[in-house]
Amino acid sequence: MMIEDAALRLFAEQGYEATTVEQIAAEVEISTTTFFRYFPSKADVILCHQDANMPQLRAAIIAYPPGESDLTAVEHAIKQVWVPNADPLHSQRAGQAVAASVSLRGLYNEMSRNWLEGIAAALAERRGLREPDETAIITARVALGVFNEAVRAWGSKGYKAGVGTEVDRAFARLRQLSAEWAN
Amino acid sequence: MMIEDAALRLFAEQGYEATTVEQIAAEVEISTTTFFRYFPSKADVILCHQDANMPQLRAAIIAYPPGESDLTAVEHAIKQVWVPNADPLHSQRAGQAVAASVSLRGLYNEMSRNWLEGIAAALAERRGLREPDETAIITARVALGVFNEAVRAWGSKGYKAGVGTEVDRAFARLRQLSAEWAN
DNA sequence: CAATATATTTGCGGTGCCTCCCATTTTATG
DNA sequence: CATAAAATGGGAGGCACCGCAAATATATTG
Repeated sequence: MMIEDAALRLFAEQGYEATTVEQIAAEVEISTTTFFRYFPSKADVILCHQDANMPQLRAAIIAYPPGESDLTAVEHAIKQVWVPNADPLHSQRAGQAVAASVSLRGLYNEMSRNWLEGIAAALAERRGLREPDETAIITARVALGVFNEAVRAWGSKGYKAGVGTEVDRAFARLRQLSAEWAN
Repeated sequence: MMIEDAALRLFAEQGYEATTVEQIAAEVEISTTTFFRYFPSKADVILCHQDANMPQLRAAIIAYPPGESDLTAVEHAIKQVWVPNADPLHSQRAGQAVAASVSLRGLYNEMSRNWLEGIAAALAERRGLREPDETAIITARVALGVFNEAVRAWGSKGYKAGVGTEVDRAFARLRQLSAEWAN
């Protein structure tokens, strides 16, 4: 979409907060009214992208063989669905913008919350539950936390190489720590 | 503070979004300008509270005997510092408001991020590191996730009884799951 | 007590995000 | 070509928030 491209470019050039909706609209020669018809908010230009992966992610979790642990199911789903779809350039721009803007972080975390609920629900479904129990929720929270750390680490290395490596490392570290935590 | 009381009351009565700063200011007979002198933003009326616990939390983590695991140190610090200071009424009002408002959730998560960094830094310091390594960050993420789940569970039970019980349960569940995850 | 220095508070204008409504243009359809 | 449907634009307005300069209260002196 043209609006998205122009917006991301302006954000990269002059920062997210410093870019007004009016500027973005002018760049694509539309009115601000039309802008808000396509994106519910300025922040959504950056973030609405991510939600697209949720259905596949859910499906991958549900379809994962029930013999394995919940955590493994989530890890596998992320590697199968999210990792291949991750675009370094877009991730970098979005990552920078999110890091620099409070309100963007707000929306980003809002999205994470949706993921949390989606993952927890998928885990529940995988085990034949109506709604997520404590185990599902905690697993989802931990998995998401580890995943976020992997993305952060990826970013701190300049978004080079694949995210897959970072995801692998983060989950491996979690499993290693788990041995310490288990009672 | 009077402003805070009036604001929380209005939020509870008519919702967070539906309450304007002007109303709050009028209630305490000050101007909106003065309101923003005391609180950097409308959302901060609800959230600025929590940050007060951070220094003690950090101290408790650092002081915890190094023989125990990082996770235990965080768990103990939360139970020692946060749990006794938790006010059910305030938690309930704040919880409701946060659940109902996107922008409040934004600020709330922003706060969580500060906690994450604070806890990770404290864990690093406890082990004599300059800055947090992957282990510290992942532990902090997991611990915060579990803690948030405990607070959520507390809320879903009407903020009755102590949070302590919920915190205990959530961490116990994590340790149980850890046995499954360990490789 | 009076005069002066110092905070604190206030009003006001302005910006930016975002919403609602209605008129107008464009596009698709028969 | 006419008619319906969809996309667009403009304008008014609300709210959070900022910056500034005036006004008010408070404290400190002579």
